[in-house]
Amino acid sequence: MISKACKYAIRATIFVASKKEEGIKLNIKDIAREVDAPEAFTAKILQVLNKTRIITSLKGPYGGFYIEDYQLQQPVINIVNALDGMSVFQECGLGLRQCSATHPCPMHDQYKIARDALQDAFQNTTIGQLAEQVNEGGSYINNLGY
Amino acid sequence: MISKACKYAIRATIFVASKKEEGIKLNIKDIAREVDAPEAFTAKILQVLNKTRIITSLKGPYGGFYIEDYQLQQPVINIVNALDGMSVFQECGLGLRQCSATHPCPMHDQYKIARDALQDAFQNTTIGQLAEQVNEGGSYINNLGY
DNA sequence: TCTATAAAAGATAAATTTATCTTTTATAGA
DNA sequence: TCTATAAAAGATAAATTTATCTTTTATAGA
Ligand code: FES
Ligand code: FES
Repeated sequence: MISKACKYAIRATIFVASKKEEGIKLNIKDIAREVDAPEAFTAKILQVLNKTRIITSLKGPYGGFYIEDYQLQQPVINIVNALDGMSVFQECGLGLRQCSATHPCPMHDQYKIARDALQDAFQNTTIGQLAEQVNEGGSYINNLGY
Repeated sequence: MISKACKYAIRATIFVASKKEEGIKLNIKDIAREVDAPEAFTAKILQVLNKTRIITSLKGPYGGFYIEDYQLQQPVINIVNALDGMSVFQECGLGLRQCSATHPCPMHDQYKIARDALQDAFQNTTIGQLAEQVNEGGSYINNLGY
């Protein structure tokens, strides 16, 4: 569906967002531990998130990752786009070179419904909303408690 | 979403199904050419499809691949299951070890809607229905005509 | 039985994704 | 300025998926 890197990215972003109120910066190690992702891979992913302005980073002592107000308002689809691109929301479900209503594959109608539902899910949810949910304790971004 | 192998598999199965009325057996080369997939890779995929009884094969002269009546009634999800397994319909959208309503990720509700829509699409469509659509000329299983 | 044909099986190889490790750059505070 | 710290950048490596090539097996018809 979406890549592993992208899933780590979303969880990491939610974690950083969920700590905004505390006004602290988070380092790679803490983020990787919290979201249960490999540390070095997480570092690479955080680079992308910073470069695409999903979150913000500062080097050096007292540095780390944090999120700014405008970034909380971004839809989660921006993270998907940063890591995987938008192709999952546009591709033909049966692998034709392009999805098109005028040259459709035989599953086009049914597949498009699901694909659009997926896009809506990521488009209509903001990073801030997800962080709030986590802070309220109703949902989780790691596998602890199993 | 689903693997490339699985997309080739679905297109190949639809092609074989669409030729059922002609009562002929199709060989690997013809199938690969029609669905615009690499020939050797298609051969591997057809092996799986035969082994999982999605289609039927016969070795030797006058051999090849064909589909039987009961196989036309199978839902497309059986092909997905044969190639990729069912995990795409069960996995957490944010990569938690397991999707669960009692230990949900913050996107669980929205994601589940899309994931279930995808499952419905593959579950409620049979191979025969797709083949019929192609035979009626309303949809396509290759990239010709671009 | 022999021959030709076509899929099955098995061994590799190429490409992509996931993951790790080392070196460089930026920056705060002493 | 110097030192320590933390991310960025770059070079590899491991794992998985996609793809190819060779050998074996099954089978129809001569
Ligand atoms: S053409 Fe296949 S999903 Fe649109
Ligand atoms: S827990 Fe993440 S989708 Fe269900």
